[in-house]
Amino acid sequence: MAQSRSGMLELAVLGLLHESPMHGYELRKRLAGVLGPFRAISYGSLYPCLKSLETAGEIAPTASIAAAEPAPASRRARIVYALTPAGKERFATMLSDAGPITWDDEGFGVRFAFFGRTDADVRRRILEGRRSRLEERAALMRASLARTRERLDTYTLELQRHGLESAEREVRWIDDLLAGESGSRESGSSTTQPNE
Amino acid sequence: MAQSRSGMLELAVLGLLHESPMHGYELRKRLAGVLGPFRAISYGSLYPCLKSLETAGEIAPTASIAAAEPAPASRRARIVYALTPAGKERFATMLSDAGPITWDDEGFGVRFAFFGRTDADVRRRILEGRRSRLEERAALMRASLARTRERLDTYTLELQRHGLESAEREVRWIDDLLAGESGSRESGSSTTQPNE
DNA sequence: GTTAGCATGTAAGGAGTTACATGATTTT
DNA sequence: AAAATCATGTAACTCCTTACATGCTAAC
Repeated sequence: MAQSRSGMLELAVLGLLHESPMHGYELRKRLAGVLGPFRAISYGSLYPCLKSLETAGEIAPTASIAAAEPAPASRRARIVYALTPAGKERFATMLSDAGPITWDDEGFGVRFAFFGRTDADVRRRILEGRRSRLEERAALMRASLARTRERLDTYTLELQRHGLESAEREVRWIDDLLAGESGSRESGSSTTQPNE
Repeated sequence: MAQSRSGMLELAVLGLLHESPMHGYELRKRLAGVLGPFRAISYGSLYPCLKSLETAGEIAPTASIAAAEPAPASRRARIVYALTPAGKERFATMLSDAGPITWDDEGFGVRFAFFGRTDADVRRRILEGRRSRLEERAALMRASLARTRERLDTYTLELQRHGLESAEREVRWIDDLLAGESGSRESGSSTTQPNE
């Protein structure tokens, strides 16, 4: 029905609004922290996405008349959105299915950003999925490096060497995280830590 | 004039055809090696790009009647493209201007893949540009880690720690490359190594 | 003779960007 | 009152993908 629905932006928006209601302008700034310090989203992407989420009934504008506001009187219109029950449900659903988009660099980063609210077993699945994806990459690069006789100049070789090392390092990092997961058992959904 | 002209795909195609004439199907396979082992381009992107390069007069189909062919008689049509003089010029131009797109992950990888044919001074500029881009990132992440009191949960913290480490490692890698560049002075354009 | 792999293409659409248009509020 | 910053939005365009349509050759 709605227009620009899919992918990571939607998940990121729902995730941030899950923490607290916000308007678009602020959302964009916070989004940079979720999608990576670099890689900020543009308003031309964000506002249509908000519209579409509103149409879908997953978020709704609040009058912003709430308490806890330091009484800034009235700036401009400033539409503060909050998650609806349907939106909360959808966020939970998205968090619990560890789809294949979850393994790539972009997707993993976003999913990881909301690990605090993700169930321990889903966390495991995502980490393991990411791990095997990295192993795949590493295997490809190892194979490519093995048949060195291929006319690979020094630079291509160096790039692959560095790429392989990076992948191997990330695998070890994930292994550490997985080890940590086994150690302290926290659900993440029930044991929500204070977040504001 | 033409339709899908710009960006890395075009550069990658010109670069590969600079090595030897090829048809689209094979080009796609080799492209995977340039854009990264993962991240293969689709035909829906590649063929329109070839058409547009042909229209622009930068590549031209050859009859494929050349020697060196193991005489596979005639498969299907199979359009073998080669760089025209204009195409060679354009490739050289693209290689020599170290535009800002060159610094991001994607662009750097492609540019790096053709370092063998890039002039030493342009190589330096690209490496230094990439380096400062990475330092920027690292600085952002260091700053974010410094104000740890921010409600960052364990996972976000871990992600930033790992990200910072990766960036720092790549900086060191680039420093090594730059050191190597100072050591052995090769032009890359004139001292073309055997490539087929 | 049918399946598998080589080979070329097109149409529709998804996910994002830039550039523009608008307007309120705060600071200088 | 001008400039900066906060704030929302739209239109056009880019670059890429998926899904489809076509056809040729080799192997089973």
